[in-house]
Amino acid sequence: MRSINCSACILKSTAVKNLTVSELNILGNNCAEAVFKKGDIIFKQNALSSNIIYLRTGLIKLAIEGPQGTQIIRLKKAPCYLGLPTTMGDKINQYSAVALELSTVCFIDIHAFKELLRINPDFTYEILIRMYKNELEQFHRCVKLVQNQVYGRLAGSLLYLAEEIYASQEFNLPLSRSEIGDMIGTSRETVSRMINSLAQEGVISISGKHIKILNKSLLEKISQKG
Amino acid sequence: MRSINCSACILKSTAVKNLTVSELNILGNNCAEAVFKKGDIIFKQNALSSNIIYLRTGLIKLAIEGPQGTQIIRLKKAPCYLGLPTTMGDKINQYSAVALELSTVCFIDIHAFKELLRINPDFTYEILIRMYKNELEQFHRCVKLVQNQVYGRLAGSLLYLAEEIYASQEFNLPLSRSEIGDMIGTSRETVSRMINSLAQEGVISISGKHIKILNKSLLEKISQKG
DNA sequence: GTTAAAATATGATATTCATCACATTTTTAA
DNA sequence: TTAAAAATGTGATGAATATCATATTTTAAC
Repeated sequence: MRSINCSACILKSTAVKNLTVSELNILGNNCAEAVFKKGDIIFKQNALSSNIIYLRTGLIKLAIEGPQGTQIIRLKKAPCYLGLPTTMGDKINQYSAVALELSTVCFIDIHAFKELLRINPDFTYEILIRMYKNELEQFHRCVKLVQNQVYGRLAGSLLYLAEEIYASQEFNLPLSRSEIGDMIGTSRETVSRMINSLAQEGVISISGKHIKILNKSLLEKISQKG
Repeated sequence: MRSINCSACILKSTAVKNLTVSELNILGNNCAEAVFKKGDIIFKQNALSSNIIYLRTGLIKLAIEGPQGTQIIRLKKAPCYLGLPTTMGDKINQYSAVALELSTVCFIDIHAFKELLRINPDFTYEILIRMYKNELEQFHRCVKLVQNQVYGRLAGSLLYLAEEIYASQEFNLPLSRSEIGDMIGTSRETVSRMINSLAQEGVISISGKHIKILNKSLLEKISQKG
């Protein structure tokens, strides 16, 4: 594995900011960087893995093959770790990661990562806190998926993109209608219909992948009411 | 907080087994044990919390108030930690825990717990691994809930109870029809109908809360096919 | 043991949404 | 630039399941 200079990296994770110079050297000596274009598979479900994966720049989707096809379990935006759960608890990837835009990824050797966990409690604590927050977010996502109807789920996912991913009321959808369906558990036809329905109600305007939220409070109401 | 003797505890968590005698004393000096009867609330969503909660014996449900009423996000069987995600990342409980049978719980002061995380890497690593596994399990649960139809979800939850909770083909349901509905995202009427439907098909036999799985492989097929 | 309350069962009806079929538009590749 | 492939839009239909209504059974309280 090629050595890279993590000390000089200006896109360190919150956890890595706790590392000393020598610890950063351990990291840099066991780390490789790679760039992925939109659509590229970063790692694949059921493949063996021996790396922790850090998303340095970009946006990706995590997807699981379920009983009825693909389910997009979540989007992840840099900076964050992608492969923690898959590589630590289990050697086999339990899901796939696919780039939704040009993304930079660091592959960290799992033994080096474990060594850092062993020697730096602050680093470890940050990782733990991040995991806790993920678990909570996942609980809430799941509740919304199970309890809301499709119209509300769609509204919720558009709000999520606007708020969490793009921090803007206007953006280009990083997903096809079919992928949005895979994310909220419905068919591509229903996504089409409901996106156009939202546009007709004047809640959003849509043109191809370009979307603009016109009435955020109403969209929030739809997202909550179902 | 009363001091208890964690060294002598025969129901230690995998993580706690890594602690030294002096570390166990830190734990014991910052730990209180309590017993909860069936139906008792162990902690409540939106309440402030300053404890890590270890389920020593018993069975509980974790529930979130969603937009359309209560959602049971998961059952947890001793031995395990209940309060990790709620108390670490966030001071306010994001969900409630309710005893489904007589349960013993240890309340661990969060500062003592953090101190153990700081001083014992093996302890911390076990906690991390447990978190990773939880996240994966949660992903899979969520995919099944979103993709399967109610009949399959019900079959899945009955299998889960038989395999993971009771390790037996025959047991008493710890949940009412209505609670099962809250767990799989459907109405109590539909649960009633489908439980009886499974019984008519000869897949299970049911009498009140007492359930016996008669045709496990068919139940698994239903659980997978939806 | 009796009564009230809660849980469960079950039919009828309405709604949501998947699926199929096919048209149209957009993107990709040669 | 053109052809092929992929993505999207939209109507018709049917299946799954929520909801409402009401009866029955079980459990809890006094």
